[in-house]
Amino acid sequence: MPEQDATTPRERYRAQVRAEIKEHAREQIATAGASALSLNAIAKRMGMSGPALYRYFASRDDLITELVREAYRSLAGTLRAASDDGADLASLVHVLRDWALQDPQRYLLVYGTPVPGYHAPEDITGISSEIMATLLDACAALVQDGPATPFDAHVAAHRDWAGDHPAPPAALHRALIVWTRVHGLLSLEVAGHFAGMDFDPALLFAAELDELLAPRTA
Amino acid sequence: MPEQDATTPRERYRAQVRAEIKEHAREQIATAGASALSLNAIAKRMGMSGPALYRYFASRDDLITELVREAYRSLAGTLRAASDDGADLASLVHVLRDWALQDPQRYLLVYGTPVPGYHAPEDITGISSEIMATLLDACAALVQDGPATPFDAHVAAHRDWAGDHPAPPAALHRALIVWTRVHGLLSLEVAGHFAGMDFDPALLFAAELDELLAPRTA
DNA sequence: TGTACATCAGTGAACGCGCGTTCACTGATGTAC
DNA sequence: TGTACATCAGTGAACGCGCGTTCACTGATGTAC
Repeated sequence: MPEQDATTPRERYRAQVRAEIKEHAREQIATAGASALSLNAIAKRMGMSGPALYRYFASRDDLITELVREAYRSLAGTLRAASDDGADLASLVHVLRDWALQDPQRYLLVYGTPVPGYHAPEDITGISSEIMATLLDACAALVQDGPATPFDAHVAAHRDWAGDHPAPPAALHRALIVWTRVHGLLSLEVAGHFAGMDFDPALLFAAELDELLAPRTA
Repeated sequence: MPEQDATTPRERYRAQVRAEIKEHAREQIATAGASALSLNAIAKRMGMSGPALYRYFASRDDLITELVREAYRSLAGTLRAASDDGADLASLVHVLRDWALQDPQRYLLVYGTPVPGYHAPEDITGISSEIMATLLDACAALVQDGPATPFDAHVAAHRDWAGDHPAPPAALHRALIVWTRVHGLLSLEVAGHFAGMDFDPALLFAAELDELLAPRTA
C-alpha cells in the first residue's frame, strides 16, 4: 500500500512512518473507538515524543480524516473489485459483510455515528456515491418489472443522490432497502447487540439475504 | 416523573436535583455524544462546583448507567403501553420510530455503539428482553403458517433470548427481522447518513414497513 | 416552644492525569559546487 | 571526492486546558428531647 509515488529515500521513509502512525491509530480506534484517538498515545507506543507526529499530520483531525477517507476508499475499492469480477447482488452483500467484520471500527468509521465534533471533508461524498453506484449496478441488473410502489414514484423525483446513474426507480428503491437492511444487521452485530443472543448472526444474515432476493407479491 | 416515593422535603429536593443533573446530562449527550459527558461541565452549567455532584451520583459511570437504564425503561414502557392499547406490529414500529426521532441520542444509548470503556449492569438485559417480548407478541399475532425456513429451524434451537415466550419459531424469526430492518433505517437516519440524499426518510420507512407486512412467496 | 445535636448539601483547594499544540533546539541526512 | 549549506526528523520544555475524584471544611436544614 504505497502512500504516493515515493521515489527518494526520504519520501519513502516519510510514507512508511505515516503508514505506521495510521496503523497504530487503527489499533487504538479498534480498542476504544474513534473519539478516544490520541496523538500522544500513538507517539508513546511508537517510542517517539508527541510533537514528532506533527511532522506527519497537521492535527488530530487531519489524522482522523485520513483514516475515514481510507476506510471509504477501501470499501469502495473492495466492492468495485468484486463487481468487476462479476459479483451479483448476493455476492456483493457478502463481500460487504466480510469487509465489515474484518475490521468493525473501520465499518463504523464509514456508517457509524459520526465522531463528535468532527466534520468530514467533501471529497468523501464522492467516494460514498461510488459505493452507492456499485450497489445500484447490482440492483439494476436484478429488478424485474412489477407494479411501481408509492416510494418508487417518490424516489424517481428525488434521485440526486444517485448522480447520473441510469438505474430505474425500482432499482434505486431496492438499493436503499439493501443498504438499510444490511446495515441494520451489521451494525447490531458489530456493536455486540447479538452477543447474548445465542443464535448465529451469519445464518440470520443469510436468511435476510434470501428475503432480499425473493420475488414478492401483493 | 417522580424519582421515588419522595416524602420528606429533603428527599423531594434530592430527587429534583438528581433530575436536573440528568436533564443537563441528556442535553450534553445530545450535543456531543455520550462519550463526551463530563460531570464538571454539568456542574458548571448548573452553577455548582464539580464535587457537589458526588452527593447525587457516585461517579460518572453511575450517571451514565442511570441514563442508559432510563432510556431502556422509557422504550420498554412506551412499547408496552402501545401494545396494551391494542397496537399491532405496524403501529408498534411507528411508535418505535417516533420514540427514536424524539431523542436520537437516547435511541443510541440503547441500540448504538456502546460507550467505550463502559459496561452495562445486568438488570438492563431484563428490560431489553421485555422490549423483545413486546415485539414478539406483535409478531406472534401476525405470522401465518408457511414453509419453515432454514433459519426458523435454527432459531427454534437457539431461542434462549426469547425467554419463555410462547411464540413459534417463525415469529422469533420475524421479530429479529423487524428489529434489524427498523434499526438499519433508524440508525442511518439518526446518524445523518440520509442527510445529503434528498428523499424523505419517512416514506422509505413506510415502504419498508409495507414489505415487512406483505405476504411473501418463494 | 426552645435548645442540642445529627444530618447532609455544597464549597474550594488539591492531586494526578492526559490532552492538543507551539516553540526553539539538536543532529542527522541529503544537495550543490 | 570533499566541503558548505540547506533540508528535515525528532526532542524536550512549556502552555493552558479539562478531566474524575478525594478531602477537610462551612453552613443550612431537619430531628429529638
